[in-house]
Amino acid sequence: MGITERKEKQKLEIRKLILDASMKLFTEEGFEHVTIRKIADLIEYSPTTVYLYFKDKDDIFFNLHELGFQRMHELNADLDDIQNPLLRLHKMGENYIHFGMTHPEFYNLMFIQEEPMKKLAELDCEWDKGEAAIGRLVATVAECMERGYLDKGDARLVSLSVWSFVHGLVSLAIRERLEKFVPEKEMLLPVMMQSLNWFINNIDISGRKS
Amino acid sequence: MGITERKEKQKLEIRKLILDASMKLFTEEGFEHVTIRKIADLIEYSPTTVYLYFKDKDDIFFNLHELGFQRMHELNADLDDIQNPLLRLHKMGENYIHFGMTHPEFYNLMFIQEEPMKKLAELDCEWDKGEAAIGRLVATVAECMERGYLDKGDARLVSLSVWSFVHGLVSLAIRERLEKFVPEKEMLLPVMMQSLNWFINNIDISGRKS
DNA sequence: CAAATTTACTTAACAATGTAAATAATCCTA
DNA sequence: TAGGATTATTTACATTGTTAAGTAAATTTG
Repeated sequence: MGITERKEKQKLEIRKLILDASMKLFTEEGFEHVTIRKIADLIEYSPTTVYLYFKDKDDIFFNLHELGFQRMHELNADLDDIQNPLLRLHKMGENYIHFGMTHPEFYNLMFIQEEPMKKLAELDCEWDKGEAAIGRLVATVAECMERGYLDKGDARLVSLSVWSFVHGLVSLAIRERLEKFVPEKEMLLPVMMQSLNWFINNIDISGRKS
Repeated sequence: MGITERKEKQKLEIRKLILDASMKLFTEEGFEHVTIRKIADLIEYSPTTVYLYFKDKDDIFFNLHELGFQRMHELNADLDDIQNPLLRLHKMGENYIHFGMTHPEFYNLMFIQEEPMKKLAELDCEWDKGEAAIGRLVATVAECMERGYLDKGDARLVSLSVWSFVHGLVSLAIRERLEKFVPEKEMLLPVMMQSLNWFINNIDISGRKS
C-alpha cells in the first residue's frame, strides 16, 4: 500500500524532527534544560503533539541514548587497523576518554543517567549496541591474553576492570570531581591520557622477566 | 548574652530537624523524591519555613554531601592499623566500594550528582573533608612507592588512577550499567572485589624480578 | 508597663514542569 | 460529499521550587 507507506514515512519524519530538536537542546543546553515545551517550540507543534510520537520524555532520552552508542561506534572505526591487541586496547581507551570529554551530554545519558536504563528494563529490549561494544572489548582483552600481553585469566573480569577505569576517569572529570587533582581545565585531557598510559603499562606483562 | 545564645541553639536545632528529614527522604526514597514540601511535612512546618534556614534546595543537599564525607571517614577508622601500605591501599579500595554499594544515595551526592559541586564553587569554601581523603590516598600511594610496592613515579597521578578505578566500578554498578557483565545482583559486590584484587595485583611490583 | 520593632512563621501566589482528557481540524475513503 | 479515522490543539491538573506579603508572637525600647 503506497499510502500507508507514505504515512509511515511522515510519522518517522516527525519522530526525527522531535529527536533532532531534543538533541539540539540536549547538546547545547544540557540534560535538564530539555523540556517538552521547548522541543515543541522548536518543531513548531503544540507540546502534547510530542506524545503522539513518543510515550513520554524518557522515551525520547532513550532514543538519544541509542544514538549516542551509534556515534561512539562510528568514532571507533580506526580501531580495526590496529593489529597489536594491546595497542588496540590502548586506543580504545583513548577513544573512549575522548568521546566522553567531547560529548559529555551523550556520555551522561549513556553511562551516568538512570532514566535510560529504566526504559531499557521496561521495554525489555535487546540493547545490541551496548552489548556489541562490550563484546569488542572482551575480544580484545582475550586476544591480549592469548598473545602474552596480559596475564591469562577471566577476560570478562579484566574487561570490566578496564572499562571501570576509563569510566571512572571520564565520569569524575565531567562531574567536576577532579578539580583538586587537576586545577587547570586544559590539563584535564592530557592528565587523563597519562593516567591511561600508566594503567596500560602496569597491566602489560609483555616486557617482564619471570 | 544568654538569650541570643539560646536562640542560636534553637536555630541550629531546626536546621538539624530539616537535615534529618531530608536525609530520611533521601536515603529511603532517593534523591529525586526529596521535595521541599515533603521535608516541611515531616518537620511539621510550612514549606517556606525551610527557606528561613537554608538558602535553597541545593544548600540542603550540599550539607548532606558534607555529611556523607564524614560518614565515609568514620568507616575508614580501621585503616590506621594496617602497616603495609599496599594492603592499606587495598583496604581503602574495599572500604570505598563497600561504602558506595551500601550507601548509594550518599555516594551519588558525593561523587556523581552535579548540584553539590555547583554549590561548592559558589560558596568558594574549603571542602576540607574531600581534600583530606585525597591527601590520605596520595600519602598511601607515595608510601607504596617508597617501600617498593609500586613503580616510582607521580604519586598524585597514580592516586587519581586508583580513585578512578574504584569510582568507575561503583558508579557503573549503582547506575545499573553492569547488568550485562554481572546479571545476578548478589554477585555484584564479589565481582567488584575480584576486580579490585586484579587491579592491585597488577600494579604491585613487589613480587617481580627485573 | 505600653509602644515600637524585630523575629518566626504561614498563606497566597507565580512560573515551569510532565502529562491526560476533551475538543477541533484535517484527511481519506465509501 | 458525508462520515469515520487520523492528527493536532486547547484546556486542564498536579507537582515542583521559590518569592512576596501578611500575621502573630517575642523582644526591645521609651
